[in-house]
Amino acid sequence: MNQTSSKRRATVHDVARTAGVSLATVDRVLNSRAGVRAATAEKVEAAIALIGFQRDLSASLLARARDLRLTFIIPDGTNEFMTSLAEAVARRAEQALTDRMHIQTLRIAALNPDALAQGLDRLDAQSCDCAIIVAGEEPSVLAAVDSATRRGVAVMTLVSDLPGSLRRCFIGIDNVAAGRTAASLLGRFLPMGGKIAIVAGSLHLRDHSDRLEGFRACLGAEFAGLELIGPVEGHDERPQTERIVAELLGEHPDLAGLYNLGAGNAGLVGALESSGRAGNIRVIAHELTGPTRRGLQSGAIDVVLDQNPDGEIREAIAAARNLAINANAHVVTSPSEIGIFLRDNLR
Amino acid sequence: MNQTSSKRRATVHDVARTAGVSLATVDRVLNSRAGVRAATAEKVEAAIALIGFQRDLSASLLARARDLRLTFIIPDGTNEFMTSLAEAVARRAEQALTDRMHIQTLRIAALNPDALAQGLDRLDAQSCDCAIIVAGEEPSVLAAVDSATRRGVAVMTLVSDLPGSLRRCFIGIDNVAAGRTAASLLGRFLPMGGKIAIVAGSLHLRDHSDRLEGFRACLGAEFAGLELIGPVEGHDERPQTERIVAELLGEHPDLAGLYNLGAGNAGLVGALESSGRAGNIRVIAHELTGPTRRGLQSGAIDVVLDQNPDGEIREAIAAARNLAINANAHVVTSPSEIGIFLRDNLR
DNA sequence: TTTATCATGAGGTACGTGCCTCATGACCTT
DNA sequence: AAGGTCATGAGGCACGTACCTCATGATAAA
Repeated sequence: MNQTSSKRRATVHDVARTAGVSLATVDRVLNSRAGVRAATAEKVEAAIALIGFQRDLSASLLARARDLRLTFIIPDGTNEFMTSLAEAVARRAEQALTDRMHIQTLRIAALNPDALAQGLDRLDAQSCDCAIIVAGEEPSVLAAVDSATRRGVAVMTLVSDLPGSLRRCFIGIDNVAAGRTAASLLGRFLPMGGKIAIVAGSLHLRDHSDRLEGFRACLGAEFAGLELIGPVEGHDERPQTERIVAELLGEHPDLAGLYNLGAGNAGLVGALESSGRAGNIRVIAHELTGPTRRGLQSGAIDVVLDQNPDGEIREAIAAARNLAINANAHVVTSPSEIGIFLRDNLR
Repeated sequence: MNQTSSKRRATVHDVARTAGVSLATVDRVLNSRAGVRAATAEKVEAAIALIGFQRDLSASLLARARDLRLTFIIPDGTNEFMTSLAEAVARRAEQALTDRMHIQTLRIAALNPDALAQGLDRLDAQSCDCAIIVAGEEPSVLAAVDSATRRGVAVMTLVSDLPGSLRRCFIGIDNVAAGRTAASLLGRFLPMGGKIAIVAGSLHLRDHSDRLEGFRACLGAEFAGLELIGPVEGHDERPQTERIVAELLGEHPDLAGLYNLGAGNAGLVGALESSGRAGNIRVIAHELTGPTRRGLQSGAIDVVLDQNPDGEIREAIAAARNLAINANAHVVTSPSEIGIFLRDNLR
C-alpha cells in the first residue's frame, strides 16, 4: 500500500548543497549560461543525477513570467481530418492557458512542402519553444526541421513521421497495424470469401503506403480466400474518389468489400449510395469526420479506423512539457491507440 | 489565423483593481475565508467573471508549498483489469510529481462495500483533495461518498458510476454502447446466422447489466437471424467461468459466437482451447489484460473491447485539476472512448 | 609585479498566490 | 458618548526558479 511519503521534492538549493557550489552556479549550469568550468559543471550534473532533481516547470515559467509557447502547423484545405485536428488543438488551447501554455495554430496549404518549410523557418526560439507539424517526407521540410531544431525550436511530428530528421518525437498511430486491423476485420466480415477493392489517396504519402502494406500482409497471411482489386488512387479529393469508386462498383457487380485507406470519404459514400448497393458491401474507411460519421449512421460504412485527434494533441502537449523540463531528454512516445468505430460506439 | 496575442493573463491584482477592493479581500473571497460582506463578495465575483480571471493552480500550489493530493481507491484481488488500472495510476504518478501532484493508491478488497466506505471515511480534506473510486452501487458507499464530499474531499467515480450520489463526475465508457458494439461486430462476423452465447460476471454490477442491455437491443434490432443463449454468470472468476463455458460448448456443438461481458477471461480461453474449437467460434470479450491478450494472439478471442486505463487515469487527473481550480465548477466529462482490439492492433 | 580575464559566491528582485499581522474606520449596542 | 464588533486595507513573507548586479579570489597574460 502506498502511503503518503513526506519526502520533499529536490530543489535547486539541494543541488547546490550537494554539489558544494553556490545557487548562482547551479543556475548557470541549469540554464546553460557561460562562466562555468567544465569540471564544476560536471559536479553539478552529478548532484542533479544523484538526488534526482527535476526542474519545477511551473515555477520556472512563473519566474520568467511567460508561457510555454507551442506552435501547431496543420495543413489547410478541405481535408476534414486536418480540420478536426485543428479543432482539437483549439479546444485544448483554452485549458492549456491555465497551465501557462500558449498554443498557436498555423494552417499552411496542404501538400506544399515549401510553404511548410517557410513557416518553420519563421519560428525562432524567442517566440516558440516547440513546433508540432503534420508534414510529408520532402527534402525541404527535412532541412527546415533540422534547422529549427538547431535554432532551439524543438520539433515533433504528428500523424506522419519524418524518421530521418532531427525531430524529437512522433505522435501518431502505427499505420501498418491500422492496415492489418482493417484486413483482419474485413476478413472476418466475409467468411465466404469474395472481392475486396482498395482505394488510396496517394501512395507517395507514407501513412497511406504503410496502411497498404499492413493490409496486404494480413490478408495474404490469414484470409487467402479473398481477391484483391487495386489499389486505385483518389488523391484524397471528393470528386475523384467518387468517380473511381463508381467505376469500381460498375466493373465489379460482385464486390464484397472495400477499404479506403485515404481521405475523400464524402465521395466514397456518395458513390456507394447512388449505386444502391450501400449496406451490401462491407466498407472500412479512415478518420472519424463528418462524411464517415454519416456513412456509419446510414450503414454505407461498417467501420472507421481513427486517430483520435484529441488524444494525440494531449499527448503532443505532454511531450512538449517534458521537453521543456529537460531539453536534451530522449522523449519516448508510444504509438497512440487506433480508434475503431462502428455505428454503435460513435462518440 | 491565430496570432500570438500578447494579452496578459488576469491576476488577483487585476481582480482587486476591477472590483475596487484590496488584494486581501479578493483573497478572502477566493479562499472562502470569513470577514467579507455579501455585497462585497458579489463585487469580487462580478469582477472575476468580467475579466475572466482563472486562478493559477501552479502558483497556488507553489505558494502553499504543497502538492495536489489525489487518492485512487481501486479494488484489490485477482481481477486483472483492476491491476492494470492500478499500474496505469502508478505510471502516471511519477510524471504527475512534476506538476506538483501527489498520487496515492489504495487497494481495497473487491466487492466489499463497507471496506470501501471506511476507506473513504478515513480521507480528510487536510490530506486529500480528491478521491477517485471504483465502486459498486451500495447504500453504504453512497453515504460515504456524500460524507466525503461534504468534508471537502471531492469524489469522482471511475469505470462504474454512482448516479445518485454527490460525486463530482464519472470517468468511464458508455457500457450500453459497448454492448451494442459487441453485437454489431458479432452480427457482421456471422452473416449466415447461428447461435450466440452470453457470459456475464454478475448482473448486479451496473456495467455488466448495461452491456447486456446494449447487446440485446442491437442484436434484436439489426441481426434477427441470430439466436441468443444465456446470459450465464461466471462471477468474474476463472474456475467458474471455465466451467460454465465448457458446459455451453458441450450443450451447443453448433455454437457460432460468444460474448463475455464480464471478467474471468482466463477461464474462457481455457475452456475454448481444451474444447478444440478455439478459432471456430467468434468470441468477443472485455478489457485488454494478460488472458485476453493471449486469447487474441492465439486466435481464441477475435475482439476485445477495452477501457484504456491510461486514458481514463489521465482524464481523471485532468478533471481533478479543474476541480482544484474551481471547486464548485460543474465538471463535464464525456464518456471515454471504447477501445477495440484485434490481434492486429494490440498495443 | 601589475593588469586583465575568468570562475564563483552572495544576495537581491520578480513571477502569482496563500496566509499572516496590524491598523483603520464604520457601525451597533447600551 | 463610550465600548465593542466587524469589514476592509496595507503590507510582508513564503514557495521554486530565473536573472541580475556586485564582490572576491584565482589564474593567466603583460
